Amino acid sequence: MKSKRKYHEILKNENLKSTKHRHAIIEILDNNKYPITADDIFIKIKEKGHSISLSTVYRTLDTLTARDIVIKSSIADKNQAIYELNRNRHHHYLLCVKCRKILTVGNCPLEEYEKMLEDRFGFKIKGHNLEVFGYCTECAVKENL
Amino acid sequence: MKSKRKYHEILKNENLKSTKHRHAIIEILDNNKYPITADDIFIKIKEKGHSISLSTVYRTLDTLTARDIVIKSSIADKNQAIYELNRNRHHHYLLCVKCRKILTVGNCPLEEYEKMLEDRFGFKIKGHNLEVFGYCTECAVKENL
DNA sequence: TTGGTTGCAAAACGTTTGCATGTGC
DNA sequence: GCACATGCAAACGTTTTGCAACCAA
Repeated sequence: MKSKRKYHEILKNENLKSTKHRHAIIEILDNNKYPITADDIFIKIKEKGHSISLSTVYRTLDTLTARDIVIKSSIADKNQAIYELNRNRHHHYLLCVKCRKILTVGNCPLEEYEKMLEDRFGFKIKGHNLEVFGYCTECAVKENL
Repeated sequence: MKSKRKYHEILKNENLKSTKHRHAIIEILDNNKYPITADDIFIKIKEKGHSISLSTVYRTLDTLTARDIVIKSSIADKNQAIYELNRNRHHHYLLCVKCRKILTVGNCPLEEYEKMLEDRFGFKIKGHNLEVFGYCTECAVKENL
């Protein structure tokens, strides 16, 4: 199985042991287009008929986040963290406020803006988060927008 | 006292009763350049020697957020909400990752980007959140950056 | 073998809620 | 007076942690 080897590599590169839970979690993140919560991951693993503890999910996500394998974020006024695989591409979220779908979009318009902020505020800028929200095509139709 | 009347107006316009707690909370938000947590507000009120319940702070913030008097948001991987007065200007956050200072900056470079997203993804865009993070001048000096 | 990983239960944390009491209008 | 605002304590949902058992290397 190709991806199994891939996950093993990812872990080995960071001196982390290869365990079935870690593989399962990375696999789920890898197969998910959208960022998901720890609980989503927990449920998906249970659905596959495997047993795991929620604290293992959290601990694994923490470990992977600390090594930049996973990106942890949170959305606007929701107080629940979401996780996604760090695919080393800079991207942003596009959120549907109705159906809660989360798209990830690749373009970034902010380089110049960051330069301006560095000049103006004397900040040494390391990165940014951007979420754009609105209605997706389907929901816009349903809402007559 | 001028600002007292101002806070009274704000509340009256939304058919909300003027109470000393609501005034206190709005005043704190008004005097704060940076967004703060519910607990920060709670502590500040206590420090002034007044008594208040934390749940009142939360309830008031919810009420004010529902009327767009206050803006509720959350930052990256922190799972705690922050609140600020809605000054009806579009703005973004500039965060220092070291000292945790949060500046609010007024310029927005995203109008064209949003148009592009609407075209490309068929989204009907309603708004966005942007946080830029890095080291503020003082911390950049301390860290030799 | 051994140190990192896991499960479990309990704790911690931010936030919300039910209910009785208090207060602005 | 009445509807709404508040305090308190308890409930809630998410996340973290202590400890003993387990397992990859």
